[in-house]
Amino acid sequence: MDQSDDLSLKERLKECGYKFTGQRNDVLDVLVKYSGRHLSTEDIYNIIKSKHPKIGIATIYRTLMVLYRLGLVNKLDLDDGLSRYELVKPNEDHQHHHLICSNCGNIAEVEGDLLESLEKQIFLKNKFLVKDHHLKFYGLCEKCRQISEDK
Amino acid sequence: MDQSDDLSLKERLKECGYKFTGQRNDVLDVLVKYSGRHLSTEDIYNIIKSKHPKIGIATIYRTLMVLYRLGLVNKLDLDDGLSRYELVKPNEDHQHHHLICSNCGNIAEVEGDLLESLEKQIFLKNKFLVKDHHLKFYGLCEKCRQISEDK
DNA sequence: ATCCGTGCAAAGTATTTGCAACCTA
DNA sequence: TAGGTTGCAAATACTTTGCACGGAT
Repeated sequence: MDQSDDLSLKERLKECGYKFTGQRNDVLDVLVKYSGRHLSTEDIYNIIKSKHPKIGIATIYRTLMVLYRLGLVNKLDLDDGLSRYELVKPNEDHQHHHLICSNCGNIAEVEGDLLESLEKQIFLKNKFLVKDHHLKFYGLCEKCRQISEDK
Repeated sequence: MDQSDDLSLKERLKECGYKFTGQRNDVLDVLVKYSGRHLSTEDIYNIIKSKHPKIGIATIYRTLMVLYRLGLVNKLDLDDGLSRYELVKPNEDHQHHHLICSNCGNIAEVEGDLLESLEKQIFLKNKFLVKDHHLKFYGLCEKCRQISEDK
């Protein structure tokens, strides 16, 4: 990991009255290293455990909660019974959307908001002020679509 | 409950090799009676239990899974650790969207798809064929917005 | 030195499963 | 009658919590 991440984590933690610890650093490291992936708590636990066998999974849960509160990670819920996490990209105001392949389980990302006009409509029609949204698309990725067409 | 529902449930079950039972009927009854609400498994269990104290919660879980497989109910995941269910409306091809108030927890529904052009874009850009989507909006409902503005 | 953070085990919560008795077709 | 369905309890799976020890500031 590079020092700027290190420093910003330390600072962000301090700002909010949290302490900087090796374990918190390790969790962020893993998320940086595997960015683009969507790791579950246990994935992260196992990766760190291979280097630091003494770490407990409760620490991972607690750390991810801290990082989430600091706005450093997003939580992704695929309705498969466990939570997955990913780094928040710099300058990301709204969460991006996810393309989940029903066949192979791969998760891709779509940039862009694309929901602004929809949210305006909702405000006018439903009097509901949208602050955030979660949008997941289920379907077939290119690879799986080709395979299913070949049959 | 009216007889047409009764008959269609019986038929739908038979079509797929399931048997028609009082318990399955009860679960659908509750969903019809409370349509517009988004009940958790335990909510449904408690409602039925007040009339039929012998019913077990495992039956509710199993029945909801059957109704889901038959396409009679939607599953709604609010990331609060439990699943909620609602009747599928007749002629509903895509699930509607949900407006979830972060303050009072109320869940409203938005009709309409409104994502077709977005899904076309995704197909062209990402080569991902969308089959379904889940869209949740978080924000403030009219009531809670007025209260927070008054402060 | 203070107090937060950690590891461990136990507890909690939602859901699933094994099984004998039961009921539908 | 045959085989799916039910209620019960035990088992699972993921997550949270209590507590004494350890580490950061």
